[in-house]
Amino acid sequence: MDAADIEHRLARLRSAFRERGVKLTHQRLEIFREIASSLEHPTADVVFRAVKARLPTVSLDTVYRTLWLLNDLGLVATLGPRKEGIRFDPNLGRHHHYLCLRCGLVRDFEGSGMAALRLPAAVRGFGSVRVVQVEVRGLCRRCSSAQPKTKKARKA
Amino acid sequence: MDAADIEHRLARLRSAFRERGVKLTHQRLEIFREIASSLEHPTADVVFRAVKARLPTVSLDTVYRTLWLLNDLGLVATLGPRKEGIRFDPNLGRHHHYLCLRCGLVRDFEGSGMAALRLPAAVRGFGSVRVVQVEVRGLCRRCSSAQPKTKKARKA
DNA sequence: TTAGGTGCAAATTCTTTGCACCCTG
DNA sequence: CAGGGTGCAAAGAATTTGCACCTAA
Repeated sequence: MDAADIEHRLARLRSAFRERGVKLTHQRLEIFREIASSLEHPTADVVFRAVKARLPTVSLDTVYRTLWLLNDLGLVATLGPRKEGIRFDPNLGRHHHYLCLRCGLVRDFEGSGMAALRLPAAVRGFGSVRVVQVEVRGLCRRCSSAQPKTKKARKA
Repeated sequence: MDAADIEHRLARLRSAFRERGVKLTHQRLEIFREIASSLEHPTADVVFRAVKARLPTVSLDTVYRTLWLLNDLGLVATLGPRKEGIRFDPNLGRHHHYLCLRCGLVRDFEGSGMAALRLPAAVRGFGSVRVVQVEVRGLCRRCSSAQPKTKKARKA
């Protein structure tokens, strides 16, 4: 994630905020900066800790409120199975997800030809289309080897 | 969802259970039957209520345990943004999802040409591939019209 | 018979909310 | 300066767990 890219995202943030008339506070800026520069898909808690390092007084609930606000504004998206907390994803780039059915691991990958997907007309009837992603599910390497008899395979 | 299809799913269930050496209890059977015959993507609570009608003594925690067990066995998958409770999806059929970024609405759609997606080699490195789905995100009709200033757009 | 499964209720964990003060626009 | 935004602490949900009894294999 290079700096110019982040700047670009921040610019989008500013205009989206102005457009919708919401205030651009120090906290919101830092929270967005944090998630926008992340290659991961952090949970609210992870974002909270990271932001707290730079802005010691932020509270977890502000992080939640901001994350949902960004979601409503279409600047980030929520991701996949939750397992342990909702994950937030800085929208943008054309990337896709690989998810482990068992442990919830998430990996991104880029797809070249996949961008050209032709969606059925029915989809337009549901609403607007902002993002099209491919989701691949399976068992990750770790989970493939370990074959628990019955119990706890999740928390891992 | 026709009866033959459900029978087919139940057959898969039995063999998967036998294979892994887990017991096929009355509760598990009913829980699976419930979700397998659903066209929706019910939350644990919805499944619980439906099953309870036929099996008055089941407990919510058994539903959770069973759902996760089925998930680990690869018989169902967890779905999309959680918003209000994890949703479970009876894997099988080639269907895809439309998700509303704001309210979490989920709609299925079938894709013809999409089955032929060519996945990048990198994906195989993550683990096995069991399901490939397309996820389309946008704002559903309802959310497109209502444009809340700042507050609550989610709970809707 | 016997390990795994279930129900119950309590415990956790994640997320949201009410309120008084603060800061952006 | 005004109204949205924030932090704090407490409330609310959703999900999980310990334990003693029950049942499929």
